[in-house]
Amino acid sequence: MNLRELSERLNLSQTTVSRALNGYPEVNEATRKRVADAARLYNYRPNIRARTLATGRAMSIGHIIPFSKQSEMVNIVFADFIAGAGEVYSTHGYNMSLSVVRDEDELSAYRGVAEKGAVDGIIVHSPARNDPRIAFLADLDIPFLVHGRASEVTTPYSWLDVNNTRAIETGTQYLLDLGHHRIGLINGQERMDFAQRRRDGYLSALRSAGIAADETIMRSGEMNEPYGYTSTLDLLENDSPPTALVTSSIVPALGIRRALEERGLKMGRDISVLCYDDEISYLPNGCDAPIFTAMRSSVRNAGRRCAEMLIEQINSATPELRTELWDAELVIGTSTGPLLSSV
Amino acid sequence: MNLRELSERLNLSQTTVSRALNGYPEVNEATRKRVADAARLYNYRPNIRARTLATGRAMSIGHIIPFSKQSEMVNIVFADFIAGAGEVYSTHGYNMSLSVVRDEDELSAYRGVAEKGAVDGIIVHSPARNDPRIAFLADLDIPFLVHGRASEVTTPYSWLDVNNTRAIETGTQYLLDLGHHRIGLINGQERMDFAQRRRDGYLSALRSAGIAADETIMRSGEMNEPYGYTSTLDLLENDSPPTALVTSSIVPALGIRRALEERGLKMGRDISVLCYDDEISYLPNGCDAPIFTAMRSSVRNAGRRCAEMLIEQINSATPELRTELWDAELVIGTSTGPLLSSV
DNA sequence: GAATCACTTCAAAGCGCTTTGGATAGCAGA
DNA sequence: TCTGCTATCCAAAGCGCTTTGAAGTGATTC
Repeated sequence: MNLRELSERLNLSQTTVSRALNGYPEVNEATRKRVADAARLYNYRPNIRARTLATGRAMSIGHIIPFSKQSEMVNIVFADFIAGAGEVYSTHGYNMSLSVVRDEDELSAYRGVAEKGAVDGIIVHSPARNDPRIAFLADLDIPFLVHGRASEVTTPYSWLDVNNTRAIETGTQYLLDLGHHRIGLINGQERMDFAQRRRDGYLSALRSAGIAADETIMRSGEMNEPYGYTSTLDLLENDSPPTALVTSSIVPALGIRRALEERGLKMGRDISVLCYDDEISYLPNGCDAPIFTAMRSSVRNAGRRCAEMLIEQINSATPELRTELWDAELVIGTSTGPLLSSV
Repeated sequence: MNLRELSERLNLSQTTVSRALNGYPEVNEATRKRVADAARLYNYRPNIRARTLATGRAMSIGHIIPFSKQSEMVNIVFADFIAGAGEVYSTHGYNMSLSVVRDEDELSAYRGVAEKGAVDGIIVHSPARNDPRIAFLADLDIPFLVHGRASEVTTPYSWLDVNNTRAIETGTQYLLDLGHHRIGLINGQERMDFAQRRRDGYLSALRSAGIAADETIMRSGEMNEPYGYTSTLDLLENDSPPTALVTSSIVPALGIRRALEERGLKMGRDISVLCYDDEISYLPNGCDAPIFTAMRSSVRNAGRRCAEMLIEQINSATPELRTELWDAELVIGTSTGPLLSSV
């Protein structure tokens, strides 16, 4: 059943039927009701492809998920971000178009998705420090918004980011205040912008405390549980092992916890651990009280807000760019404690 | 630049240009080259909306992600499944259309997405035992495939599932063989089909060992880390605490580990833990050797295969249904060991 | 020289909607 | 009676592509 058939059965024009169904004012209420009843009766649903062609709007937002054959790893925060964004999309009548593309194909995938009408806007995930995607999308002249930032990119663009530098600076400072001066860093991959900024924050806190950075207790890598585990074991072998650790996510923190427990060290007493907590839904940081002392910011909320900002940008007549910088919140758990002189 | 403009510049018909670009044989090679060059020069990209309207194919697969306001939790395996499926889609020229919809809206979202042309097929996630979506989609007459099964549904449908019953039966049997006879179950939500089947497998193994099931050491709930933790603490308070635990995912298993370590119990010696391992990319079960003894099946591979099966079904002239039942593999880790008489 | 054929190319008809620019009718006001 | 207005409704023109059915061109065959 399409619009033409429906209008024929009703002895009305397609115009009137279309307007009746879409809530336009210039149609008699009695007619509207008649149309609505018939639409229900014949189980009529407008064809979305035709509608988007006619309106010029896809009502769809593209997300392109890079996927590298080597790592095979999905971004930890991806699912929760998507869930948050998806929620907002559905309340605004949008849906989400995901493309999982290999690293090397990513730019062409953007082109394919973006150039002509498949989506009305794009969200860029996990920007690297000098991310080529940003200039590329700006060229394509399609609204887009970056979750995170790309420090080395000069093209202006819309973004939402957490102040990663300040977050980790604050966290590191907290450990310094507890008396720790030998603090290890178990960071994400530092080609990623967020990881670089977190490293900056860590270094900055050390510097202002007059402590020289020591590369032998700093790690950078893909944030899974074994990475946290092996890095920790490794750091504990150091000639002068750290008394506190800072890590980029709750996932490696779980690995840290495993390593420490295996070595018989108690978190918060023998060694302090501070992590960044994205509030991943299935790995909450404890139920009532937090377990890990953490810098916390909800990635789900970030997804929600990114979606809102992008939709605003799409719908605004003058598409000025939007940026938003959030601060992570320090929450105190049981994984940190003052430096004991005995250690 | 659209097809008409491009064809005007080339002094060719739209037909010829379209055919040249889409690789049809009835076009002179010299012409084809001329068209291809011009397309590149003017940066021409076909409008996807128009194309899908004309061809009747959306080249897109829908995934509908239920989202309940209470739980806010994303399915643990979602990201990896999506990554696997997305890989296959992109090699076949499809993309993925995700809708995150509230539980109560889900059926209407299917209708909206499916009824008319937004997608060529649908993947159903996390089926419940008597899932209304299946009959609904069958009615809509659109190809769809269920990841998992719905025991109580009588409508025939395509699915790919792991033999959850056998998996957990095998796992439980392994614990029984180690001498355990007091085995707790920390299951997923049993309104979900997979959780129900796992419960069945657990019960079946106990039954064949002549052991009566004891509801006081069986739990069902949403699989996050604190759920594993609190359930374990709870089970340890039992008058006759279990000497072994079976759990539905590596995520609650992490909570179990935390609880046990907090109680000073060593996994594999004082208490045995067996989990189901979906091979989630950022929570691998150890690096080289497995940590948890587990029933293992890759959800990413499941995503890949579901995508393949659905695409086959979409493209086949006679859309017969496809089903596939996989077996999980028992891997032995360090989290299990023989029952010590002392405990 | 006419007929046949392969090879190219094209005009035009969709696909199913939205939206523009009237048309028509009824009614009040002049 | 005529005008102007409002409330309804409609015909037709897109949106930008694919695809059908046909036509033009040489070359080949009879």
